[in-house]
Amino acid sequence: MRLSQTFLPTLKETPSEAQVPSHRLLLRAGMIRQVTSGVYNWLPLGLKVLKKVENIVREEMNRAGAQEILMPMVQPAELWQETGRWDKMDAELCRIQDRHNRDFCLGPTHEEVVTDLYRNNIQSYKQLPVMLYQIQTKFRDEIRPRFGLMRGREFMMKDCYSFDVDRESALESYEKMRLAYHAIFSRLGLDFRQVVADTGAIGGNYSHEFHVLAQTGEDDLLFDPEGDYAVNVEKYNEAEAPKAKEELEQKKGIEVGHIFLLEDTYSKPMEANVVQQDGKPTPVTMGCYGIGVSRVVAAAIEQNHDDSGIVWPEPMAPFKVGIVAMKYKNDAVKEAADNLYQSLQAKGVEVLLDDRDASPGQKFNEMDLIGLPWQCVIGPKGVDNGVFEWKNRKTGEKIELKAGEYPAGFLDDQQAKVA
RNA sequence: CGGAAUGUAGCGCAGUCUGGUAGCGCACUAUGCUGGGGGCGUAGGGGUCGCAGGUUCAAAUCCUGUCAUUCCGACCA
Repeated sequence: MRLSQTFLPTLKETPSEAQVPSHRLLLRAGMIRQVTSGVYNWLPLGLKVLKKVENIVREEMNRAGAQEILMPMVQPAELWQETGRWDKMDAELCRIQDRHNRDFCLGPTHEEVVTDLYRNNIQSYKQLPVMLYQIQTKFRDEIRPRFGLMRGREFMMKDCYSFDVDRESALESYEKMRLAYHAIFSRLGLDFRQVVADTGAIGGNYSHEFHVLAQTGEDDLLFDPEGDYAVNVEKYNEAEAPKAKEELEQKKGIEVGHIFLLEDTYSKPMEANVVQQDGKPTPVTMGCYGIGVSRVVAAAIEQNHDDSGIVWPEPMAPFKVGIVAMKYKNDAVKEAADNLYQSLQAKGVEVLLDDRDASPGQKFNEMDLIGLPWQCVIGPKGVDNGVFEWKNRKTGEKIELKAGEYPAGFLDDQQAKVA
């Protein structure tokens, strides 16, 4: 993509409403803009990152055997009345009426709708297990939206639901999802922890949270530096823990995923049954598995930034490399930059070319701000000597290479893509 | 919902206390220079001062109400 033709409104100064690094940098790097409290526009650069996360989530869900569907944002009150949540939930549930004064809500989650889908279409144990997921916009009228994408009212979520004949089988589905979550957050390049969690309002009795570690996290996590034990402080129980609180390490985390074994919490009141081998119907055993996709974007920034801007983990970066063309008006520079741009594109490398007539300082600062993993500086001096300067955004290391040469490892994952 | 703060140009802010008809930096437009860390000059454009009512000869400024945004708390996948 050519920067001169890209809608990328960067900000030199920080808007006063932004208090945390991710919010500040998402705004400054021209990735999002607020529409109203807790509701945001996604601009081209931000949307590219969101899609990267979505795609990794999608691939791992599919690999785990889940099937993608898409459910509506608008849901009828009747379904919510069946589970009692229409009355149980407070103003967080955004209620609306249609022209006939029928009650609806904007979906904050989809247990009711998916359970309804299940019961109308699946009857027998022979049809199970089934795992269905979607990546879709949710709306929760949070008491206090804050910190940009960290706690928005409208946000992007991956929600998956499993249906099994019994608890034993459901635990197998749960385990598949748990492993898929590890694969997802590992692939995204994030430092994360799985912790034993509270089940909260959703119900059920088996649950794990996935947290991205960052100083600005809202949750306190305790974990055993020498073992696997990890728990949310809220859930910590001296009796169940292998070690005393003082021996555990405490860090802040941002909750980006949560998995629950629901059992029959929803299937029972909604009469979503499965006919067993003996011919008798029993409530289907369910699980639900969420990932705050848009929150992952914010969490990644909270974990990966410096004074100059964002430092994207490569799997999430909107582009792999940015070409900083110094004095693009210079014919030799233009030719060299265009050649590199085209040859990288031909190799399947996602590349952003700064072909604007802007000062060097502006180009360098903005490139650092948007945080692409690699920068390649092409200037009159370098061109005269036949070299480009490559910079690694994360380490800051710079290396001069001839045209046609790339930093070690730069194309490693690309070969596979092209082949 | 309780507590607090802030609304003046796209962004960051001054001006409000002490009323006199709106200003600075960045950004933007034109143009010239510059060219390795948000560069310099010249000439420009842009604001019902959140909104409504009130006081006054006169309101960004004082009073009342209201809306919005943000922060702390409680709540929460």
